[in-house]
Amino acid sequence: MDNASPNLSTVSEVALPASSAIPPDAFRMRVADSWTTRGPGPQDGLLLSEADRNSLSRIGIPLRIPTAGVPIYHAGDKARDVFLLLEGIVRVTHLTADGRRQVIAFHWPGDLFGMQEQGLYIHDAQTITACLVARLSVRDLKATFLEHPALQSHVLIKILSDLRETQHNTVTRSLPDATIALATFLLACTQHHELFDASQDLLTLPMPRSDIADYIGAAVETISRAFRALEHEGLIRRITPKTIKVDLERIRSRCAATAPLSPPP
Amino acid sequence: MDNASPNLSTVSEVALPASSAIPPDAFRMRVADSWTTRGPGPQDGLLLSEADRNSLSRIGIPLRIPTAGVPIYHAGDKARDVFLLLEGIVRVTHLTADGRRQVIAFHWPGDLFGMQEQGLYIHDAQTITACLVARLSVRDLKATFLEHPALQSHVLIKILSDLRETQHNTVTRSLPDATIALATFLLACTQHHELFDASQDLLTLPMPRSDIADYIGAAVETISRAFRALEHEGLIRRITPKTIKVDLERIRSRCAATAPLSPPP
DNA sequence: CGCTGAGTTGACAGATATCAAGCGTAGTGG
DNA sequence: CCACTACGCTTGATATCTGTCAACTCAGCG
Repeated sequence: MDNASPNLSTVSEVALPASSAIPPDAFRMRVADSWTTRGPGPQDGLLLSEADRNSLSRIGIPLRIPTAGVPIYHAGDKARDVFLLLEGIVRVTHLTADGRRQVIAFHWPGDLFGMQEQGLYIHDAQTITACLVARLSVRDLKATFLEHPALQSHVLIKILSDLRETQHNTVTRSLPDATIALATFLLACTQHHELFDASQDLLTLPMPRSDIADYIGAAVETISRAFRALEHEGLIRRITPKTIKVDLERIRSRCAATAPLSPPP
Repeated sequence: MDNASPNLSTVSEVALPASSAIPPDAFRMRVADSWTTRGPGPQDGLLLSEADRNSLSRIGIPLRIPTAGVPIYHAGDKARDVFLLLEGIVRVTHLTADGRRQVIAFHWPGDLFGMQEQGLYIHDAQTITACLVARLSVRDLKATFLEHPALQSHVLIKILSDLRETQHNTVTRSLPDATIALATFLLACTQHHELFDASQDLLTLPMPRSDIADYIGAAVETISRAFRALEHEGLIRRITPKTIKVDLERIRSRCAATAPLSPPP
């Protein structure tokens, strides 16, 4: 519900295009099974072939963004590139005419972003943490698809995965109670080993409350109250606002009641 | 919010597999520009090449479903096929553990559906009207992709379009007032020439109120009240519950306030 | 003619958005 | 080094909207 933060800096100002190319091994593609495996392990990740990684390394221009809150592109900008996130976390948001903000997605290492329509970006993208991004020209990527059909298949599978995640989020957001919605969100966060220390059940949230609010579709105050409710129920303990000790089992059982799961095999 | 209707019949019982193959010209793929062109015309549609249409005609098994409310597949079923809708309207829904229902998407002629994860369908699909569906084995489709890379590109673009539509729906559903959400939904329906008679401004809604409710994420009663509100404001007139005279201009301006539009070029 | 189901309307309780204020931490400048 | 400030987060009070329960209308159908 917050407005966009004042754009103190743009990606072109703060980004440090590394002089050398990105090593092929840095490229990977995250594919999440949002619906079936809501289990413990973060066993996602789509292995790219060596040929695919080399292709991406050839056309990918490194973009290192050292700070949070840096816009990568804006809605309405001419869209010549898509981006493959290699390190860090990015949020994609959309502003409505009446000033409301919606977080469309959080992106993690291995995610593609840069959704466009008719040659224009339709959302805004900003860093949440320091990031390393591979900038891929759409023209080059299309050309690479022709030479390496397997890479195109991988991208297709990746987009399908994104569609599933978005659908999953749609179901989450329709939950009647913001508390459960938040619990579901936290559970999803524990799937990302960038955030979750499984040995201590410690979850580190990189994004501010307002991002969580705009992602779930609630007011910041509601999110805050939901945190308190979860803490009172003993499902979580707030060490700091961004560091949270979670009781995975109890969170899971709390979410099970309204889980959008298909019957397990 | 309704539960699934009792499955009086399954697709295997009522479908009439036409003896002959589907003529290649019947195949097309719908691609919608959800964000930029919220304009009048239904100028969507992705032309497939003759080779692509022939390929699809070769592997597509026709499925004619003469009635509404027939399940095509269920969540958890073994997923060997995807479906290309050629005629009619299909809804894809998801049931949560506590019995709530979410309409994930409505599908129109030219849409692909059959979302799967780890070899299982993750949603339910049912007909809303009589339908003609091309059943495509995933195995055959993958093989065809290798022979015809252009077809895979088209499918990739189609999935991107679906992702955009789902994101768009996410923004719509976050609207503060169900009345505006409904207006946005009706506006989207006027984009489908299957439903909208532009010469008389007459919109024919094929789906029951409960489907609209579960799509927008509101109760049936709320939808009913939203219809009344729109009628009192003079934006629509209900001829019958399913036949609605719409004032496109006024609906557009009503939606503009909260429209998730990027700045027009 | 009664039945059934979809759609509508009303009443009420409950959850959330909004407005407003207080709190804590981190960064800034003296 | 220590205030001071700014910002994110939290909490409280209140109005509003929505979900729920219930009743009613209407059309289609046996």
